[in-house]
Amino acid sequence: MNSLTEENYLKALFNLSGGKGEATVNELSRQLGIKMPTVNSMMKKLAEKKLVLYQSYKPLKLTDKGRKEAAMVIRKHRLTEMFLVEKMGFGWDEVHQIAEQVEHIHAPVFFEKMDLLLGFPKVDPHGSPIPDKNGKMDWVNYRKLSDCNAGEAVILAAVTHSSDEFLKFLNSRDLGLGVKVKIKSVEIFDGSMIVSYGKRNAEALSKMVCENLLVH
Amino acid sequence: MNSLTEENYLKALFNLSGGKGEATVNELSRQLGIKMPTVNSMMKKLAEKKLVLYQSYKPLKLTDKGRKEAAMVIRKHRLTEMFLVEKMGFGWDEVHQIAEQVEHIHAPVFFEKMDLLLGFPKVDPHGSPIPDKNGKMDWVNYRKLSDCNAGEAVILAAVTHSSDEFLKFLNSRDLGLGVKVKIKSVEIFDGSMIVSYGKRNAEALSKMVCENLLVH
DNA sequence: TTATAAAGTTAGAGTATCCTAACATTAAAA
DNA sequence: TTTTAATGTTAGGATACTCTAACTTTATAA
Repeated sequence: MNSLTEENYLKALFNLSGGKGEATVNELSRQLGIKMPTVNSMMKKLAEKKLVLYQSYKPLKLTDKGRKEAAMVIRKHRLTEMFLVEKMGFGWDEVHQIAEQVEHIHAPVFFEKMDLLLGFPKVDPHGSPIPDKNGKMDWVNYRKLSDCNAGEAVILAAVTHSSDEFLKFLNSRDLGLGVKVKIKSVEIFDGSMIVSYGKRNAEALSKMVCENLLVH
Repeated sequence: MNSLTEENYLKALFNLSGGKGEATVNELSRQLGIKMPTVNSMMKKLAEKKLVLYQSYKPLKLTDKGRKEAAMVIRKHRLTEMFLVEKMGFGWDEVHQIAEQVEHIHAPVFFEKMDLLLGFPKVDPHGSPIPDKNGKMDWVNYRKLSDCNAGEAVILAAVTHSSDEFLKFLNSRDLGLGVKVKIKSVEIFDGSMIVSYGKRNAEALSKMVCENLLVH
């Protein structure tokens, strides 16, 4: 059984090593807000537990076991977020902090019940995929809004990170998942976009915002 | 902000000091399964935080502050149990272990939402009162079933402790809160009772069981 | 009332998690 | 290619929570 602390390291490593399957001590350190030497020794500890592949001065990788255990924490986090939104009436900008705590609860039936009551959802309220009980996660091929072109019409499918401020900003512009957005123009010099959707006819979105919105 | 560990000490002390308002280091030690010297030093720490009144070789008391903080943990525990039973479909024998973990979540909105969705319940699934937001708890004057006499008809209102085995035993006999029980006879030599309720006409309940059932 | 048992306390040590300071290696730049 | 900057590692120490062993105080009983 992993400690709460270990679970947080595994989760962070899982999230960081998304693409290439590896991450550095430095990245993990910044992600967790924990100093490098501390991260370093925790990596050795997790390597002893066969959760992480550790070699001096080499990037970190999760073992299959480590990846699965990380995925289960993420599964619990995302099921919780979905439950909070769908069954308890919270907004998508309120659930991250709560789920951050609930994800560490050791009670399989609790999360299986959520899963059942929710009808086995595939994504969380931010559009992120929910790993299944075996730790498998469907990665759908979303595009960044910022990679789309003027004239296209796309549907918001996910946000890449779920910080309070970003979600509140989206709320304030009536932007939520499933919203159909038409790209009216793209500014060359700063990458910002003018888009229309719902009742809004000419909303400006900065490059930063467009990079954090995933569409299909 | 109290740590999870501190919260467990406060809760245990609250529960133990029910009647006379005090408890001993030894009792707390046995309740928590933690050795006396450890309890002793934690009591000094909590005394520094003005949560406990500590004097060498004297019984322990909670301060008003300590009592309130303990009550909030118990409130979270009992609201959680109620939510798990009423809104998620768990049995009353399944919720204690889960609530034991959920009670330590720091997110007032989470528990306020439960409270709201439940319609501000006054008791948990085991009949124990839920402290209000100020830590106030209505102690209703229940009687032990074992203190009742042959011929009386009473209604089960609470169980004094919610161990898995005890609750499963009650389930197996169709005994739940709200059940109207008639006492047909009381055995003098061992304190056991013959009772009737629902479709059962002559069920024997040991003294032990009768002492753990509260009625009105 | 003194002897003994129970409860409470102190001292010292171990594990988990974190830190800073100093040193080593690798990667980047001159 | 040598220097420098960034990253990684080791060493040693701090805090929170736990323990055992030994000692003190209080309560019980002879």
